[in-house]
Amino acid sequence: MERERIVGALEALAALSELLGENPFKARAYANAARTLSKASRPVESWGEPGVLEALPGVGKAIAEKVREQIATGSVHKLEELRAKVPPGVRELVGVPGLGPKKAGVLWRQLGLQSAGELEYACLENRLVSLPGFGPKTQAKVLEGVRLLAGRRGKLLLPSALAAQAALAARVERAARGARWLFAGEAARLCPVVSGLEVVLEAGRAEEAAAAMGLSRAAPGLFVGESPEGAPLRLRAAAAEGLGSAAVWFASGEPFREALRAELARSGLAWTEEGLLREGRAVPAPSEEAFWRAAARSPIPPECRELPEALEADLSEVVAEGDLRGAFHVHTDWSDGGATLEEMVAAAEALGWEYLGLCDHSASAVYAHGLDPERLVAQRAAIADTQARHPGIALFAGVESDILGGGELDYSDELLAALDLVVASVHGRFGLDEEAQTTRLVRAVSHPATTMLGHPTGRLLLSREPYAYRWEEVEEALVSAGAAVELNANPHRLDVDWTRLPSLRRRGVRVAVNPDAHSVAGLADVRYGIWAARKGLARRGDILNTLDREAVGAWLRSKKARRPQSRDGGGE
DNA sequence: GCCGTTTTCGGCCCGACTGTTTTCAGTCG
Repeated sequence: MERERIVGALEALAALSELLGENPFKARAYANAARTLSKASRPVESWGEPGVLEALPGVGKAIAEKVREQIATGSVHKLEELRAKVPPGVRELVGVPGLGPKKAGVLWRQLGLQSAGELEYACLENRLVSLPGFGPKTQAKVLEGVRLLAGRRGKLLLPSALAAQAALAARVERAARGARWLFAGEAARLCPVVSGLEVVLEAGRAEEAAAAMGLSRAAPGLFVGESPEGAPLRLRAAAAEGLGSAAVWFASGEPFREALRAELARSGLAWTEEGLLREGRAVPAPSEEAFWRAAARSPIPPECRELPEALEADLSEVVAEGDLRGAFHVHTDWSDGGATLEEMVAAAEALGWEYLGLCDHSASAVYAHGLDPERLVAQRAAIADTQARHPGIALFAGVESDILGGGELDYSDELLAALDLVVASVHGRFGLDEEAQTTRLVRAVSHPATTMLGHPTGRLLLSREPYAYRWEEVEEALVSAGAAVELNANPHRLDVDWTRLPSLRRRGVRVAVNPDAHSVAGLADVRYGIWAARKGLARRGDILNTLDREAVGAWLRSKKARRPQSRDGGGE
């Protein structure tokens, strides 16, 4: 948390400096330092020691002092100074897709706009078109961006939602004064995006607790408000003897809930949000355990309560956190990672992993210091050296190859063939039409060197939509090529989406839960991927990195040895 | 604001794309 606060302060310094039109290189220096610190391997606790910060690239005397000031006092004087010059609403203008600090600054200074709401209105009044550097297309794009932003308001990514939920627990506990309560809603079932926090609380104390928390009554038994993080907050009152039933009801996805309701009805139990009834008489379910006993079922964990199939599935086969034996797709400071090869390998070993796939960016990803052919070869030698020092973990030398505009990979076939694995990913040309994008992805997946397709939709949760292409054709290509698909576990991505997992499973496409880590801490992101995989009821056998070291090595070799299919698209 | 066996000053990740211009600025990855 402390690291996030420090990085956030530097990012704010960068954004405000740019908005205020200060030296753009100064703003970039703040942004560079923020990126360095977000990925730095040294723990935040050591940052106070003399010289530690200054040793990091992009961090000099001035920024190091600001960071130490933030650690010591909780704020940075310079940042407060800049904040005082910019109205709070103006900062959200920079967050509008299509608006950068320059254009946002023009809108603020020339039109006096101070919020996204005012911006929307100005677009509707056609007031942007006459500004220098603006025109009808920019105005239309900005209007679209504002509406996109409005759709995101109050939504949280899972890590923020879980932090918010933890903070909420303390508030509810105080307000409940001994009454029992349980979490429900999307955060309880670990949804990638959470549009509200929810608790159910014993009805006898609900009114009082809601008042203590500053919530207002929206309907009988429902109190609403907003969390400090800006997410909607719902408190539901439930009869004490039905608290468990209500918690299961409100923490289940609708398709699952309907299927369970129908199943219970067949056995003579009427299940509603009010509780459980048999022949008109209440069946007590004060806890979730009691509910599942009454339902004559083993408990189904909240994150698995999405698909109706969860009712028939053997949940002991569904992949769980402890099942991962290793991971692919990890970055180092050879490209845009913050940790050295040695540090990443040691960290993976410390997690108990049996193997690690090293996949830095390829040459076309210039902004990420992608590896040109010479450096890729040099890195393979460095990986071999590291392997010699770490016999306890198998290292796979790979690359995250950009998928070029026409679906080509980024290196010669000879160079690609010499690698243990290739994650093929799109990092640009998002705007191709559906036809071209589909062809491009099918071609990349069909390349014999492609081991797996990285973050297949390209979405960034709450900030960028998936690019347009026909998924079915790409899935078909994955099947034909025997390639795997990534479930990118970065909580901003969680891509492929869990709703695709049942179909991938049916078609025998292996899924790799990949951290896409750019730092030592990023390795732990695999847990978000596992939670998403559990929503899609992926079994251990569906997930490539539940295989042990020997089996995964054999799988990678067999993929490499596979003859290209006799279909077009096998590369140049 | 950072950084340096080209430099303690004068550069600063680099290229594609887009919409605005009539040669380029802003944004994005």
